Amino acid sequence: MESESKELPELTNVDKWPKVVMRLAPFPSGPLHIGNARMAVLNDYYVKRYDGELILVFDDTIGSAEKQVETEAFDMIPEGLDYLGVKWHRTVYKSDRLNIFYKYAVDLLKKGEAYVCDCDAGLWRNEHKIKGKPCSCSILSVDENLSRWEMMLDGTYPERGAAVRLRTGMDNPDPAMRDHVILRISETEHPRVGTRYRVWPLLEYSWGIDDHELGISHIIRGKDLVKEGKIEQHIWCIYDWQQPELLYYGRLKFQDATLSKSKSRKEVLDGTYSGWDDPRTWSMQSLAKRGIDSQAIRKIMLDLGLSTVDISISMKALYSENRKLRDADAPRLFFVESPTWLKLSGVPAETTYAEAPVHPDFPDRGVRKIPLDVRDDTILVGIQTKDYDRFEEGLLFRLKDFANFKLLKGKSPVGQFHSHDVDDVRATKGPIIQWVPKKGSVGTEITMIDGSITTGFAEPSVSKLKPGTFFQFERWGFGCIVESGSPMKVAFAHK
RNA sequence: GCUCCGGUAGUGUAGUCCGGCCAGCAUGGGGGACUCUCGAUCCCCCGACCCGGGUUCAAAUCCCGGCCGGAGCACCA
Repeated sequence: MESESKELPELTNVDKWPKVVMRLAPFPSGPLHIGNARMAVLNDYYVKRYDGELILVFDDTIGSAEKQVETEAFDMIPEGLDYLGVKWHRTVYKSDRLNIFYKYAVDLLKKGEAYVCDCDAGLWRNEHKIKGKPCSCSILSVDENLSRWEMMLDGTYPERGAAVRLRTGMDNPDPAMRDHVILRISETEHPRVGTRYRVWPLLEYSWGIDDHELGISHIIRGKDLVKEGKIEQHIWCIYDWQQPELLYYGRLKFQDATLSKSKSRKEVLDGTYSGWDDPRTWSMQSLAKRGIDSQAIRKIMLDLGLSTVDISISMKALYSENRKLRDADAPRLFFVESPTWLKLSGVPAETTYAEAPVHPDFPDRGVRKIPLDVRDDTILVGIQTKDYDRFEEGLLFRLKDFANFKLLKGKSPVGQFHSHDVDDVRATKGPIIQWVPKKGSVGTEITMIDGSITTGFAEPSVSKLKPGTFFQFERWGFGCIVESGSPMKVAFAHK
């Protein structure tokens, strides 16, 4: 068992099952995003804890106009799970199981537990569901229902022309529980099975059958699915199946990010986002690209526990965890955003490079050399305009790990060499800032979290680092190299 | 409107079933030490039991009544 995070409560009735079997049921409309990670991590946690089995079930029923199956998701979701360290034992596609759902549909019709309703959906809602009055379809004979069922399958009924309703009771006090539709007609083409089927199950029905068929013992999911759970229980009761344990957690929102798969899908398709790994999608792919350690995500998700309250957390918590995990391994670098070029004069002629530690906490990792091209006692270096602007004329400041200079703002920005000793600048409480030499620095493009690009220059030693390297730009923030070269491309991680 | 769920510092969470150690932890904010970063590390501080009754020697915890918040009520998932 991984020693991650706090101890979550025990699962109930574990001993009543041969083993703990749980499932991940993402709808394949896009990659997993950070909100989906909670579902994946919680299920994975418990399966590992009880040495059980985890099944990845693509919930790829036909969906709707707003929720469409995205073919790429069949690959991107497993990729995201791998990143998260989620281990699953087998993969199942709902779209391969239509015959099972049909078999039970016929059986339910024969038992009188369901009926085929050809009422208009809107009319039924207003005249029957809200008022709690059954419609005339509900008193049909079994034979009539079966023949209507055939008409659904063979195309006699058009889309929305008829649907199968589960007889949960029109007198149920909960309006959500009144004779819900469990199968309906859709002629939308499915990316995996094409137009082979025109009758598709709804989530609650397919799971009512499949949770049993797949031997699921425990289900953990969002509380937006409690109604679906009740409908499942109704089905389990009809067949007298052992009831899986149901566990719900509340909605998770992020204060500093809006998560919407459908919006992301639109922006990715029309090119507003750079792809499914654009930081604005908050996909697992995008977080990996930024150098977020998946253990940080796991820790955050597990710390939330199984509370049913809706919560709103800040990404700062995630970043804090990531820093804890990765700071020690992140080499330090200088990066100057929109530089002001300073002409430094009086630089000792023998100066050829500056040395800065790779990591201040680990001197044994050595130093990075920053070459200095001194000509006629002068050299050109860049400092952040942001720094330059707030500095006053005559200020003694230090170029970190190099030397101290006195600032002379004039027609052109100039720095006059003062000394090498850090203590000189400490004595005057002067600022110590990062810098880059004009010669040899690498043009850098940083993709920020909002998708915008920040440009600047990174010190020459970055060219030795490989893509995928997680680093810290001193006084600036953490990031990950996406592409080396010029310009070098970097994904911003966090402060 | 109906059904269900829930309210602990700014945020998140532990404790609630089986009342009792100054309500713990993390994050955040503030301050200090250290470091040649605004990072890390170390120390200190700030800050909460929704409200009102009741039971009790003792209530975040049990009971009653309010108030507030959320989810569901699709031929979506």
